[in-house]
Amino acid sequence: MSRLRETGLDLLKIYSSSLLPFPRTAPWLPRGLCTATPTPDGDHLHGKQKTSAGSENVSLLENLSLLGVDLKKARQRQPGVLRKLLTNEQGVAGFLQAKGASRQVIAGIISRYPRAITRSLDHLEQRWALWRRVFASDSEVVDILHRSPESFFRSSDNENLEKNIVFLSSLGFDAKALHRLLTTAPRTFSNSAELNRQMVELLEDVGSELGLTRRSEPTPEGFAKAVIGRNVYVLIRSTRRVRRNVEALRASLRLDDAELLALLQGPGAEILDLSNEYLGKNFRSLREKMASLGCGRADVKRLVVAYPMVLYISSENLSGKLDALLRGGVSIQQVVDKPKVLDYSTQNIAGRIEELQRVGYEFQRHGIAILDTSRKRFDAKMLKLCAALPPSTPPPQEGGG
DNA sequence: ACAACCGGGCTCTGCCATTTTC
DNA sequence: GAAAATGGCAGAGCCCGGTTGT
Repeated sequence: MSRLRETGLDLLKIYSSSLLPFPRTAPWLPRGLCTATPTPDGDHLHGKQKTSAGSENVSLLENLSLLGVDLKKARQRQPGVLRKLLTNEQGVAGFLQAKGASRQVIAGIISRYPRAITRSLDHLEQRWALWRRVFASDSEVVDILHRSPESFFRSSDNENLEKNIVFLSSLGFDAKALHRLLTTAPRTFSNSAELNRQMVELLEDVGSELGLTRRSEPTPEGFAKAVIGRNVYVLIRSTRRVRRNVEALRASLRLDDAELLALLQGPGAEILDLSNEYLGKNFRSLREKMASLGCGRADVKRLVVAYPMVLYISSENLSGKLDALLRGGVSIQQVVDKPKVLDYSTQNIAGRIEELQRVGYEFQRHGIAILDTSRKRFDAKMLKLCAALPPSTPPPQEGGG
């Protein structure tokens, strides 16, 4: 069953709870890159008195400097670590180096999450092995650590980590989905398994409240999985936030159960992790903007249901996009009918409108679908439009001149 | 041939506050 | 009473193209 051998756990406990030295050395490091083993009575460490009340471990600071650690940053982040007498910077650095991390990456990791140097080698090896159950190579794990040292090091509970892997697998995520989940939101790993379970439970409850049952399609479990699959950030948000967003969407759009269900397990999942305030603010400003353009509640609902990501876009950005479209001769009703144009950047939209205007494209006659295509498809279309121009018309110039 | 539909890829940490542990 | 562990927060899009439908 458990891949964590008891002997390993016992050793971990011994190292973390006693003052035994960490056994391994990393030959490539300068000598003395581990704070000295304390003598049984703890006296005269590094020629100075026992650190008490706020004084830092000078030799530890020296070691960290040699590793290239940004002491200022480390001190600001976790000052207590710099006062510790027994640390394992040598072991940790050697371990990471053996996994393929460069000196700069290692320094960055320790600078941003100093507590990393309190982990024992046995602990690290266990934890690494658990991560490797999801990630195919050491370098993938190193990449994540480089990105987010905290995700790997914040918790020292390997048993909990294993529970998480088992739990997430049990939800029915295949290897690829699990990989995506943890690449994108590695903090999920260091959540307590209980916290992750609570979020899944919340989503299942929402599904049940919206009419799903054990025999429905999907089941509440399937619903929870769908939501998480569509928005992997959900698991690193609070249940309170997600619950409030669900309620806010239901209330502000006046959705019935079936509509809300479809929205949440579909594209609406993507906005569930927004902060409650941001979601509310964006909804209000969208409603106002739409109202100023003569659109009512029904139009807003249609737009949001078809394209919930509209609430993800900041109000300023969205305003700019809509203005660019309207200036170019697109009607707001066309945007409501084909909201995915809003997926593209303002710059992209404005640029395409300009190109189209040069060939006399009329949005009112031909629609705006052309704005919602990849660059390749758009260019192909442009070529045809140019070819169809009357010979007297000068060809459109490149580069917006 | 073209439009419409739809999902996928990229990617999200670094800090603060509170609770727990030692 | 400290450090460690843990929960929570703010921040804020864009683009591509395979497949299916007509």
